[in-house]
Amino acid sequence: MKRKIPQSTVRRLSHYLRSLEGFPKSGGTVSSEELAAWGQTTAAQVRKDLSHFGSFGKRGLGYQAGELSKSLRTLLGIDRSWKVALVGAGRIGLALYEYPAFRSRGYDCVAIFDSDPEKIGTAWGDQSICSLDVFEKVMEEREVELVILAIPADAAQEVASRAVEAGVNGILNFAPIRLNVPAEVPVEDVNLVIELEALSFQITQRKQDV
Amino acid sequence: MKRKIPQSTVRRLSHYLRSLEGFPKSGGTVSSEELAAWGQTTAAQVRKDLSHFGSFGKRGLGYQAGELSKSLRTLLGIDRSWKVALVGAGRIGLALYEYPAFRSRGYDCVAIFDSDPEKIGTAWGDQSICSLDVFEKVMEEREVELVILAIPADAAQEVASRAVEAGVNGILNFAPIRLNVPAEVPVEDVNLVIELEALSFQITQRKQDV
DNA sequence: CTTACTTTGTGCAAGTTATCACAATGATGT
DNA sequence: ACATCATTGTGATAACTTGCACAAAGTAAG
Repeated sequence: MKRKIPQSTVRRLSHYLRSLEGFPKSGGTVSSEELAAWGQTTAAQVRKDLSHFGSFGKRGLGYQAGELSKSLRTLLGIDRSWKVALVGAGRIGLALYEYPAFRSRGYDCVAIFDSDPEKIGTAWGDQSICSLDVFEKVMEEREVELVILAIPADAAQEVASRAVEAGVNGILNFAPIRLNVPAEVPVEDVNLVIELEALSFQITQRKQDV
Repeated sequence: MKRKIPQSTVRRLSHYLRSLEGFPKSGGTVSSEELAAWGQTTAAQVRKDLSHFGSFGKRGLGYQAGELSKSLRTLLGIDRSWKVALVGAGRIGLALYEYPAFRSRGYDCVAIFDSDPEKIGTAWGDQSICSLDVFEKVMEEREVELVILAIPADAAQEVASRAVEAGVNGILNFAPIRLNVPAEVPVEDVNLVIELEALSFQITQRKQDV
């Protein structure tokens, strides 16, 4: 029940939750063993991860699937909805906007921004694309909590700074740049190139070892 | 110069490379200090990361920017091009296909697959979309080395297995599922939901601590 | 040539995360 | 009620990663 949770634990919590949601009878129980098998980790790891937050299981029995799901959702902070703004109405932005898990997990896109005058005013679904000129105004009016940056690297830092200034709580950054923001604003990076390079690195190294 | 490189080191190598590429005069030298500042890490970490692979700098001087770039590219295995197949011609697939860094880094998309009969035969750029029925045949003919899975979770495992069977070297997986593949085939996962949940977790925890 | 200065490469210490092993606890059957 | 079995929660231990401090090696100037 201590503070300071490893990032890797948080990631695994998400996995556990997804496993549980795919679990047949949500009235049944699951063991740490089962959870581990699904999440490609060990039973001890599962128990340790959960033990950071309290005691969710029954000894001799396991975990109540439905209850554990609920607890995990609370822990992860998704027992509520989050107001999200999408910055960048390009292809990545569109893919995200249409991503089904987005909405189903309670991430509610309440604004879309772009700098391209051609796009401003046009609509995606029920959202009309806004100019970055009204960024601060819209952010405040719609009480945006999370910002997703799906824009080129050279524009990302500026928008990030403006978002922080506007009081954003967290940033999901797709731009290939390390953002400079105050420590109290969490940033998660998604960087396609890094993932591909990690792959080619592993393949290359492996070949050399043989 | 030892084996067994931490994943985190590999990620940082990518960052260093990107920093160097944005570096003005590629004839000049950079210090570990500068590299660290750009990559949001420490000078010691930079030197340690590089020292896993040999000695690239000159004491008292620093690193030759151009040379270090080249070395990093070799280390990461991107001093060559990779033949990539994209599975899933949905919006995520399209975003990836059009992602500029994709091609510029030597990842060459040589095939696109989808299961939707409507899409099969239509073309994106110079690539005509193939049916999964001819997956094995096309994989072999075009000597695909990497597969990008941009398909729903319920189809991902099957395609992954077929890709492994077809001799793929690595998999970049966008499906929200932990793939079961032999240890010698590296898999990198990109999971949007996990990133968002990591954000809401951190925000939620932070609030509670106060 | 010598001294002063800079910056790398690295052994060791500190900190972090994962694994192990087992006592604690509850369920079940007789 | 008791013995047996299953499975959690956790302290101790091991493995891994980062940070520190400094010798080694090179540059530059007098």
